[in-house]
Amino acid sequence: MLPYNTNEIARIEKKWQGLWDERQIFKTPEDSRRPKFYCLEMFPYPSGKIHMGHVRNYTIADVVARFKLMQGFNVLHPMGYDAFGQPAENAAIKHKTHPAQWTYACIDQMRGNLKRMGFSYDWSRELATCHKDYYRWNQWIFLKMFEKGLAYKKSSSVNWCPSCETTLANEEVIQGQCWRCKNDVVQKDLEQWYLKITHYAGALLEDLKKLDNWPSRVVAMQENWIGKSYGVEIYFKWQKTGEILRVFTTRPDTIFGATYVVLAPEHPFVKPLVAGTGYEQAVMDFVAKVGQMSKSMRVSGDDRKEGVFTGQYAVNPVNGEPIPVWVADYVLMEYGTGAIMAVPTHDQRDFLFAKEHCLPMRIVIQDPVRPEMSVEEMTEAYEGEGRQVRSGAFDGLPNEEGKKQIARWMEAEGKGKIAVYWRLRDWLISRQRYWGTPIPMIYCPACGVVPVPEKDLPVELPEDVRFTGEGGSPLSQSDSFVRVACPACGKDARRETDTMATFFDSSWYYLRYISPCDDKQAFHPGQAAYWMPVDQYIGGIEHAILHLLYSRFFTKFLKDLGLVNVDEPFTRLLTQGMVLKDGEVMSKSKGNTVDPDAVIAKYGADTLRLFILFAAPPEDQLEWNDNAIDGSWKFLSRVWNCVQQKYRPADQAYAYENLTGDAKDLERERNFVVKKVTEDLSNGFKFNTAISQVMILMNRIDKFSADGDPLRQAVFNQAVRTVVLLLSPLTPHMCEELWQMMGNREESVSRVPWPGYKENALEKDVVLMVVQINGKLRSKLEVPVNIPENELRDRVLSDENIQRHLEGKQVKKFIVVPQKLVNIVV
RNA sequence: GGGCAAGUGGUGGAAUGGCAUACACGCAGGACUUAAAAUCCUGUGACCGCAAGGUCGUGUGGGUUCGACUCCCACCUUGCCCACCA
Repeated sequence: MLPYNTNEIARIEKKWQGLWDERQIFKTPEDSRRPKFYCLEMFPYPSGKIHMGHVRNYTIADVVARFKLMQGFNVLHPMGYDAFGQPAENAAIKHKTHPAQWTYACIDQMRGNLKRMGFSYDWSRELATCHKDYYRWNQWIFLKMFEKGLAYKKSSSVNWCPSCETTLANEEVIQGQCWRCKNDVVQKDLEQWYLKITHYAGALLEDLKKLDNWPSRVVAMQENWIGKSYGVEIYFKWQKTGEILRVFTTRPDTIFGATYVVLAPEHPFVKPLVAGTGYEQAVMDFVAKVGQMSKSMRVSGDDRKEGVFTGQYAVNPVNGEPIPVWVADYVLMEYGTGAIMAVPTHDQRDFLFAKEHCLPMRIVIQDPVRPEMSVEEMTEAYEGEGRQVRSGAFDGLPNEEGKKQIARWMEAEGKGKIAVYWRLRDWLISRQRYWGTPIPMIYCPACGVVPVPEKDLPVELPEDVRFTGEGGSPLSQSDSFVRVACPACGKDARRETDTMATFFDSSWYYLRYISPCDDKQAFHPGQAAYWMPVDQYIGGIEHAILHLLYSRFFTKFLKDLGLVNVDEPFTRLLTQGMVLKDGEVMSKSKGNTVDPDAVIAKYGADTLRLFILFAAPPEDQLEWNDNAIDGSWKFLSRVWNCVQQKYRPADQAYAYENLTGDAKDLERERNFVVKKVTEDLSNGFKFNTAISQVMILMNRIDKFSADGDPLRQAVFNQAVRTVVLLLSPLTPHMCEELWQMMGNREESVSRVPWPGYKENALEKDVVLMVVQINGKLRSKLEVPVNIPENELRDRVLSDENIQRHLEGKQVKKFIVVPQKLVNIVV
């Protein structure tokens, strides 16, 4: 007999990984009449070895894919690499090599790691975003966006890392510092390429309602991110010139309490407003000071708000009152109109600022709990509901009603206009780095900005580039790249040297898997119509906003082009939890990582897969435990040994009804477990409870002996076969080997249909009834399933324990829950 | 400040209105062994009791119900995400 030990495991896993490749078991047919199932996991950045987070993510997805395959679906389960990005370039600088070389070496290593885990990918669809056959379609999509006015160039204040010499996305700035080099990030005015994601803000928000199979918190995060605010744009007038200053507020009900106005330091009105006045020096000094601050420093937690008076006044359109105009750091140019009306009594930020600078306050919403409260008594702004006071004709209205009426009145009187503002900003995609998709644009002194014609795609990354980490983007230093003839006039022109943010690449890769070799188009619309949307998407919560929002944006854009026919790319989303060790997230910097390779070397991929699925529900955090993984291995050993020792050919047919005793119990348990495991895998992927069910069945099998009886052996065999089939999506290598050992002829256990169960084989003859008195457990009785109620009552009341507890008491109620429980109320 | 999630044995976790702690880890005892490992068996929420059995017990306090880990209200704690968004 072969033991389930390190050597044997290695032999089996290698053997089946080889056979799966050789027989192309997981190659997805081009077309099929079967229902489709697109199972996708977030593709990795190829940094080298896979880590436990990858293992967990991809194991979960693999079980789903294999389960659906056995259920008869035509499954698409691809894998690729999100291969552009800064780490490759930094590695190139450090090791004096080329980013491509480093990246492809990492990909090779990663692919090897993934194969060792036994994942059921269709490897013929593998893709890497850094390959020109992929990124040319990035360029094509970009050109389409440019054509539709959705890709545009604008000058704006951006995050800039002086050390990495590139712009950064907001999410790459951690507490004012560059995520990679930890140097302070500064704001810089630059002309950059943007994608007009805000064009789809409404649809992106509205269609969140369709995503009822997404985790609610991801939906909530996207909602917050898109941030739709209803309010009023109010027209204040400069007292001096009569010019209009637009101010946005969501609280028009507080307009009568506005006691000053604040402009963002970057507001274009600031400079002309103070020019030549006695306030110019102080105001411009303040503007300069704020300009020096990094964005995250400026919004950092504390309540201190700084600002200066401009010496100017603006007129409140509702009461003609001139109120002072300030410039302060707590007002941001990027949101609203970059100017606010300040109502210190009903906005905490304004309250703090007003206290600090001794500005006037006026209560206009009465706190129903403290109606007499005066401005002097206020210790914080009152932001709750109440009735309008000191609000002219609107006095006495509940403020929610006041909001509506004041807004309508202002619009009618031309004092403002009802407006919607979004938090969502357009997406800055320019990066001043080499290792990304070149933005396919040309600057001609005569013709201006000219797109590269489609026929000239791809704009390839030049090879003749040195990586020194100095002097800006390597692309701008490549003469052969930069110098180009203008496609319009043919004269000397210059290429755009910025590359695209890598989130562009990952915003549509799920479509490229559908026809990965197509060299005529980004993807085949007909095949996309079959495969889209992705039925199950699995990945980390860290992508809840960025990648998942960008992908939704791209899908909507591609639908508008008529290339896809779905509004949303991902029907179901599962965000798997983190892998922890000693209560902390595994990370290299903390030094608490566990290398999947080392675990595979000792226990094999099957044990690792089983443990990671068993230790916690997929959405929850998973605490790594070196002892517990031993338990997973022991369980697989038991299954392995059981087949080898006790499985004997026996083909006798039988029916559940005709079985007796423990054989009948085993067959019933088998049917029950099939039902439960199928449900657990279908509804919410409860792998942990599915596994515990198989363990229960296995415990029963271990206690059962065929005693040389062919019928009993047949029942036993059926139970063992069921265990192997139910486990096969989870621990595929061992199950393939056992399936073969048991004499089955299929070329792979993954081609065997998922086991079914019979309802009648779940029925019991007797049930255990729990007997409670006043809700407290007092006794248990075994009774026939269909016992009449009066007979049950007699049996219960004659029970010794029950009689003792009922002594001297009156039975008021007798509640029966069929086949479960009796509760006697006394 | 806002949003979301979660609080159950020594540990990971199970139970979504009906036996709280399934399944597993750990621990203890036993069998096998010269011994150990492996394997197998038994036990394992707390307290009282020789036992039968009883009392308490799912973050805290209330409520609904014949019956609450589960539903409702309030609070506490932890985790994650967002945040001068006007």
